[in-house]
Amino acid sequence: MELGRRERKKQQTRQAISDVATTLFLERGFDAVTVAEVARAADVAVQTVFNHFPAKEDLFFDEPGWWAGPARAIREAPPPADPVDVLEAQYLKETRDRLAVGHLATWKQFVRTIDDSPALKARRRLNADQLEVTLTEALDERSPDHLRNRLIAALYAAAQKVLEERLMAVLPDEASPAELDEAQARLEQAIAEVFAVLRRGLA
Amino acid sequence: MELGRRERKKQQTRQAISDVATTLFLERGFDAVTVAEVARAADVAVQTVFNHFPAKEDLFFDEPGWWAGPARAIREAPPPADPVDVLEAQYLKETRDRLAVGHLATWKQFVRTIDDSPALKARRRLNADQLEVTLTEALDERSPDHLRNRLIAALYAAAQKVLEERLMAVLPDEASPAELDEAQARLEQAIAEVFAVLRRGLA
DNA sequence: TCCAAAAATGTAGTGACTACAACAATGGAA
DNA sequence: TTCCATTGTTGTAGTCACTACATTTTTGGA
Repeated sequence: MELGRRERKKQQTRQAISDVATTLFLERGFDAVTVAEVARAADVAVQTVFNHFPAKEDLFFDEPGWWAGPARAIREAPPPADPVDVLEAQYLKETRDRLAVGHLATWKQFVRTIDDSPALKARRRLNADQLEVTLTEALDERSPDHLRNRLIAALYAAAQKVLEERLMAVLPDEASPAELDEAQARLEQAIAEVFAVLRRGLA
Repeated sequence: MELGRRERKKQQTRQAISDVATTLFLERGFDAVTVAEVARAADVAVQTVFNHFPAKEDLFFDEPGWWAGPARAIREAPPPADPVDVLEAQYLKETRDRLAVGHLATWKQFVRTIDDSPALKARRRLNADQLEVTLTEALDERSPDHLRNRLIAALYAAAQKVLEERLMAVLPDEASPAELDEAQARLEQAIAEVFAVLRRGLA
């Protein structure tokens, strides 16, 4: 889709605001930064911020798709595949992306910022809820047992929550490659255990 | 514990505010009622409302203890009991209380009010989160496998969420005793199925 | 009857967010 | 190039939840 100069400038403004906001939030914490400060730092009017982002939290959670991953994975998987297998593979892939070189520190910084802010934690719960809804819809497309599908989605969300806590607890901020490998192995062990519980339960 | 007249009057004020607020919220919806209106209706200053309740949502969720039930049940159960059995029995008991004569309509009204309000839904998610934390603590007291305990708590919360949706979907607002019995049977069937999944998975 | 603690009130302010009107930049048509 | 309609941006004014704090009222006890 061709974007005219007008639309390009709009996206540019939006991106500038989002970048400035993210920097400020990571530096000083979400709750300690006001929208007015973000606007001032981005050199736009407060109204302009709200023209692009419906709520302050959207300045932080500005990467769409995170929460759509599991539903997409289910839709793209061949019909005979077991949903739990698909979801485990999807989760494993996402986790490995996060642990890729250089990404880990950034990731932990993001999560720590969330954990420090009641507002961001609330938004994360909302996102997880919406993930459950979209995942349930995707599952409903391939199997008629709605209660079971709903349960699978809820169990996946529960697994994700537990494993993210585990990731934060197990992985050091910075580590030698050897330490990191060892921590990653322990984490993947936990992933396997948790998904084994789901698989056994749903068998 | 003896309460002097002073403390009694304080609790009386608190209760009056809570009652008035609940009535208004159920009548007109949580978001449509301002704290100032609640204060006016209860004939107190706005400040007085906030002296008793830290946030507007606390005016609605004013019954403490319902979210502490599972943790208490675990602590009171004899050590050899399977946690999932204890939690299922606890959940079944709570559910039957809700379905007791006359309680059903009230309960559905409460849930509908929550579902109509983004703020109340957010608070419900927060409550569920805190339930998971306290339940994990209770489980940690009787078993050293923290990851497993954390997982049990998360799975219980997932089950609770799915089953509450089910309850709202399956139970009519008002029904003849026969219809209600039939609906209750279907609901308890769903409860058994969901907890069977947890039990099998965690076996 | 008087005093000190505690409950209730009033005032002033902050910060997210909305409604709305005015303004400015832009793309296209004449 | 000029003009106009669209659209992104801005400024103003206001609402609402919530906080800080000083003041007043109530109350239990000496």
